[in-house]
Amino acid sequence: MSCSACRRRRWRRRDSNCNGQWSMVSGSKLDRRDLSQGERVLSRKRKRVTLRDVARQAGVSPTAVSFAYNAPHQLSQATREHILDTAEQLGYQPHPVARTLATGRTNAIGLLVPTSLNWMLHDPLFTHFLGEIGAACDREENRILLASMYETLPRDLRPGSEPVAPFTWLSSIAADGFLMVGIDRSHPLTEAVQRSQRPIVLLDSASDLQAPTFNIDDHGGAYAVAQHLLSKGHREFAIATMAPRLDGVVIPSFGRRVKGFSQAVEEAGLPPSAVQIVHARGVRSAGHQSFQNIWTLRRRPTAVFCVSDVRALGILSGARREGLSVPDDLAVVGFGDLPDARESSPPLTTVHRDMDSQPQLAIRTLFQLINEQISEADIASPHISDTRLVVRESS
Amino acid sequence: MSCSACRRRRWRRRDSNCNGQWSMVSGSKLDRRDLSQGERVLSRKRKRVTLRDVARQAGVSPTAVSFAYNAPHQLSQATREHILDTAEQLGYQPHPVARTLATGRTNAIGLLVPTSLNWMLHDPLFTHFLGEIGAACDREENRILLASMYETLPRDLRPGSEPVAPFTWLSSIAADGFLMVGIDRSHPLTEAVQRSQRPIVLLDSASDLQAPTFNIDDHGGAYAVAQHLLSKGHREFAIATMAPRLDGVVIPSFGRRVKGFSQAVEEAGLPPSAVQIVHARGVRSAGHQSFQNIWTLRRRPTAVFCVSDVRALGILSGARREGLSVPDDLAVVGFGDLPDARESSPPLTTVHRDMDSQPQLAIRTLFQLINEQISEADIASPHISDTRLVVRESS
DNA sequence: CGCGGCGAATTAAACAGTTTAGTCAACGCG
DNA sequence: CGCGTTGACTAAACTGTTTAATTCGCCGCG
Repeated sequence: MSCSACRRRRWRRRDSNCNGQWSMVSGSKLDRRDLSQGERVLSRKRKRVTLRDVARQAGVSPTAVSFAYNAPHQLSQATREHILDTAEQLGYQPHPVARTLATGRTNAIGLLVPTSLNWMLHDPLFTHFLGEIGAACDREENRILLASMYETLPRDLRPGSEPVAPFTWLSSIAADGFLMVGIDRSHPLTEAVQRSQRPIVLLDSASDLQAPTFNIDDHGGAYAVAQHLLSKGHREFAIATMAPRLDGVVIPSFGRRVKGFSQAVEEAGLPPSAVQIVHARGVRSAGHQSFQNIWTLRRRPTAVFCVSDVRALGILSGARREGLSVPDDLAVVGFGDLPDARESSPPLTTVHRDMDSQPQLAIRTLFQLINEQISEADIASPHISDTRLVVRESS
Repeated sequence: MSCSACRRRRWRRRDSNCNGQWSMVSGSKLDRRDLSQGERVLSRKRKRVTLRDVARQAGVSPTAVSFAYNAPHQLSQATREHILDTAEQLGYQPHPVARTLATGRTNAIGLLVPTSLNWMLHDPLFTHFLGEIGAACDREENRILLASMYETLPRDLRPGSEPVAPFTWLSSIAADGFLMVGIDRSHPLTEAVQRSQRPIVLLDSASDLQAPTFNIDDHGGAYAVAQHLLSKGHREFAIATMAPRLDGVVIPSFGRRVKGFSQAVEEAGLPPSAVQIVHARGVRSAGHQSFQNIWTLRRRPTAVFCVSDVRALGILSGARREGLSVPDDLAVVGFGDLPDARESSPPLTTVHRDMDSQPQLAIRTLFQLINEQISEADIASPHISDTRLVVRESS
């Protein structure tokens, strides 16, 4: 039973009569994986080499193999090296998922976007965020699990295939915490994610959700745009934004910008009809379309405010293609102050926001929550950073 | 023992004397989680509600709960609904990792990049790829696990902190397959990933690796650029590329472009010194720096070939800032034909590549491999798509 | 000489699901 | 009445790791 022979020369590959010492806990039935059968299985289905295989081969316990990697000081130098050699020789690769299950850490943060991945990844602001988040993950040796919440939208909001149940969806996202960008309370997943018991941080999202929130002053920025345009004498406006529910998603920051702009116009004593809202789908591609939509309005506006710079740049290029002069024929203002806004012709008037600090703060907070360095209670009210109108030549 | 009383009215919450029917297999010792203690645990550490908890509460076996979600037809309508109700009421969330361990599927593909995530995510070509990959993942209901291979580089290649062992690194990436972009054989992780037994597809990478490869004709494209510039009378060239090993990473496609260009110049009978190679770190930020480096060369070139469009656009803007005229003072040619290349001033001469089809093909192949619809043997030689010189006003 | 402590390795219990091979009762049919 | 089938559900094994608790021999010390 104790097999002391093996014990003494345990460096050598254990011979058959000693087999099964590390067989399954149950012990009652033959371990399916003893060496003779093992090879047949291997040839049949390319079975994975497990930690147990290494242990058996090296003549030590599974724990020892685990220690060899995760707690080297628990083992004598010789044993450790012998185990590592054996593992190398067998081509052992630890199973990431099994490890995660045991440790409770995935080393990944879930980056959740409300639209399709495709949509979001064509937005330069988002990819910039992604870069900042990537930098933080580089430092923390974490990965980004990029997941779209789009699939869970009901049919009437999202034309296309059947919705995935939030339940099912969530059960396939293995992450230690979530960073949600552009999220609204109306999204069916919002609640589900909140119930998942994992830390959440919100970026550019609704301000009334129960989680640390990092927003910018959308309302104030848009308000300033309207004031600026009004002071230039404009009285007929258009706002270019994304299709409200056609894309199935409400992006709260866009909504706040529309509100801020409208409010300023209203407070100036103009009728609501002075602001016409124009929708267009898509991100980059929306430019030309948006321009057409604006230019064919019955009451033609003299100025257009875009909820994002990409849209504004698209409209600039649309206007150029039509041979129009900006700002004489149409003033164009964006939001965000992308690097490209400075370089466009004419340079774009826009609302400056600090593109770096918000995502940096958000991701840092998320890691702190995950590492339990802080608790959600420590993060008081929503963090809202300032915006500032930058007047350039397009207005 | 059999507790037939419970059996008959099993819809009701089981009372205490029936407890333990579903207790742990061992049976010998009291299950830590029976209800009385369970609540204490809950308050202490916010214990997760497991499938077993639901089973106990609903008075069914764990299997039944699993069936309720994954194999509804195995259960009667009534039982199923009762289980789902109980689960809802308990706030049960399936554990993604446990599920993954049991099923062997993560529903995520690993997108591996050689540089830091930050670096890659500031490259518009890469984010475009990411968009295409995202679209495919949207369709397949998969996630993207974005992981940097940078951390595993040895100290001498990557200044900074200690390298992570490939072994350790890989053991924290839970993905069903890998899409690797810009990978060279010299990277320490390349081999490790290949040994991981999971499907791999390469994009814009080295052409001599054992995996389905999707590249473009970098050599031919660069060759054509040189021919074009030579035909315009240029005799002194610079190539702007990334710092070769300073960033710690070799990007094979850049290398092929440098080679292609140099070869054409050489074949035209010019000395090797006619081509000066200029390095700059960074992506977007590299533009101005690159321009300075070129303009201060002792033998000042009359034309510069950039291994990517971002660099070329940066040089254009650098030149503009210095009040120089392109192409009169300096001809600039890029590679890639980004959308922005058309819109720049002056519009950029560049090598056109189909930005969509390569990543689409690659990701589709990867999913086919993962789903075992094809085997690696089915993919013959590297897939190389054409490139084509597009002459605009910058040359 | 007995005992505490330590180093090295092991045991057994998690982690939280899925899946295969059953059990058991009811039912139809010859 | 016996037999095979079906439907509903369960037992037990299985996924591959980590980790708390334990054992065992050995050394130094009072």
